[in-house]
Amino acid sequence: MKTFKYRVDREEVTIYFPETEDDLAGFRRFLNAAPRVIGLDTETTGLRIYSRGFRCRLVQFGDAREAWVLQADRFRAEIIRALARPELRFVAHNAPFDLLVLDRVGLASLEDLGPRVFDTYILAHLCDPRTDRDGGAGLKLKQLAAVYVDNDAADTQDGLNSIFLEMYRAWKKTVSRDEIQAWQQTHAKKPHTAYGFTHIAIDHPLYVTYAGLDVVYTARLLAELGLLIKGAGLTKLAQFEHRVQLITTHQQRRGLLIDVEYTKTLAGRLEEEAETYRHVAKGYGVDNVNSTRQVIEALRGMGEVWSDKTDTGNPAVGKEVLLPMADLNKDWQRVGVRDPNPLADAIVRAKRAEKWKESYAVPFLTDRDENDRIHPSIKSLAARTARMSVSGPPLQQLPSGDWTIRRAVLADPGHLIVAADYSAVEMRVLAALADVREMKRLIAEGADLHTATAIMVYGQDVWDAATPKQRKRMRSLMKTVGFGKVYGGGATGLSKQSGLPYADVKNAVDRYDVVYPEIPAYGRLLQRQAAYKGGAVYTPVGRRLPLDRDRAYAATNYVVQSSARDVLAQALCRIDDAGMSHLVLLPVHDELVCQAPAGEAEEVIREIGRLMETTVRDVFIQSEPEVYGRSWGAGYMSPDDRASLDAA
DNA sequence: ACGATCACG
DNA sequence: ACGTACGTGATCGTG
Repeated sequence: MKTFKYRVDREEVTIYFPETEDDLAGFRRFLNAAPRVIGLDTETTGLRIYSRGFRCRLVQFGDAREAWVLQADRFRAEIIRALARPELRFVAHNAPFDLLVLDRVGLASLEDLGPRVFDTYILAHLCDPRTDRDGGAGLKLKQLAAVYVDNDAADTQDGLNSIFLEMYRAWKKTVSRDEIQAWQQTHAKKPHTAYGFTHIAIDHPLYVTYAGLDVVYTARLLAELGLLIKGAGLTKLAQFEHRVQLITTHQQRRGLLIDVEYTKTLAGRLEEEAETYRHVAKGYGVDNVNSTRQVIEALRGMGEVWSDKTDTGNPAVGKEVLLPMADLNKDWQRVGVRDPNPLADAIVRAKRAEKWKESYAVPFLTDRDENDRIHPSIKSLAARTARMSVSGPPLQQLPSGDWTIRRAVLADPGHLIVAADYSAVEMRVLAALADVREMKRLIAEGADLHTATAIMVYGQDVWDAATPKQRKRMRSLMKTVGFGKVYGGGATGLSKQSGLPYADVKNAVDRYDVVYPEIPAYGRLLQRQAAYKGGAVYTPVGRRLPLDRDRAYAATNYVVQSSARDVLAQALCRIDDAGMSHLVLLPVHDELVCQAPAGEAEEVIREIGRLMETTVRDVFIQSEPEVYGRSWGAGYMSPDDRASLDAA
């Protein structure tokens, strides 16, 4: 047996690396010691659990003083036995990853192990949800260990980096160009990291030491954060978040079926489109449509003048600038107010085709498993507001104005994609939390909120005299202003964002505050509370949301966005209670994308929609169920498109 | 590593 | 006193 020593917070810890069956006696003694929560971690060949060739190399167990680093292949039976002991509880940092690894390679099932694993990430997020970039301590193991365990905690990933780089360089000298290219193709992001984690000697002292340290840090973190959670009265919320996370981890394992033939054709078509417009742009001297410098230069050369700036003060050449130059509106339709600039037109089209291909179509194909399913990573507790995030691929961000990308995602055979979304959930939550009298009355009456607001703002007389087109415009403005209120914005930003005249927006915003005076009052209340509660606001479930000093006006948005997220998270639990969790594919902020057997799709989504519905402080949060079709895209097609697809 | 851009709710 | 648009993830170019 190899052993390694390391100091953590001035105490010596021992890392054991068994090499023979006899070496496992100490490991068994370790497990049999006084009942406590045991740190758990895995080292794998990469982060893509469902890709070909993925392997789990090490499984680590540990407490505050010692770690046991077990080779996954050599001691497979021992690991399975340890993880299956029902009296043992474990703690991991970012538990979904390790749970899915162990599940994937057959060392423990998600069903058995999942309910017995704590996650220090969850506890840390409840204490302070900010990443380092966001002005907080951060939520990575190393960052948390430095704050709560040991100032000098090792960055175990970073520490291996130089070794991995060296290994990778050496390897590259021994193999052909083709082999290197093939490796870079499959590991485009960080080829040397991927190479290192796959090939480093399994008994490499630093690899083993760092593998062991991670569980020691995690075990110590649990002790520290556990006390903080208990002291803050957040035990119930922590339990809730663990349950929500386990539900989304099941969704991640289930994944979504990809229509491979369709997606290949789509990727090809997008590439052709991109190439066509890149070619046009080249004719105007833009070799690279993604180079802002080239684009600015070429457009100026054509005599275009614009004043839009980026946050850093540079000239902006996003689609807000380019579409008007191409005489196109937000829906990409000709406006007819100027001669379209052919370069601006080519750039927006080339960039959109590239974006759709590289961010969506290609990842659908490369990330899929042997059953053509993608398994996006779902972080159930991600944003500062606790909103969920989905990555790899980013399924919460697929284009919604066009069905072609979503068409690539299919329901399982014999099933249909169904979905239910909340109607204006953030407005309803705001009405409830700020106790907005008139808004609550309108919701209770079942009125269309934005229409009713327009009537209140403009007056019944004006509304009655208005043409349908004018009414539509007034309703749309109220919707925009409503969002602006939820986001804490003012007339300037709203006018810019919506493209509507400043005077109209300013007038609407002022009237909005008169009609719903509780909203600005609530914002002031939250900011007062934050001032004497350490610069943070608290949601009704007791979640702490730190504010940025210079952006205290965001308080309302934080509380509303966070509470709306909790509405959806609670719905996931009710659906789970009802035994319908296996039908939920993906949460998307205010909707659940599901699948249901084709014969009962209508009833199933109606029931899921019913389970989603709830009340927040006696304000009804309504949902709308819908049957899409064989693909996710079916829900985004015009009736004509859908009909012609059904015919085919 | 960071800014710019673009995709979503 | 005034006014502030909120939260994400992925890709590409640039230094």
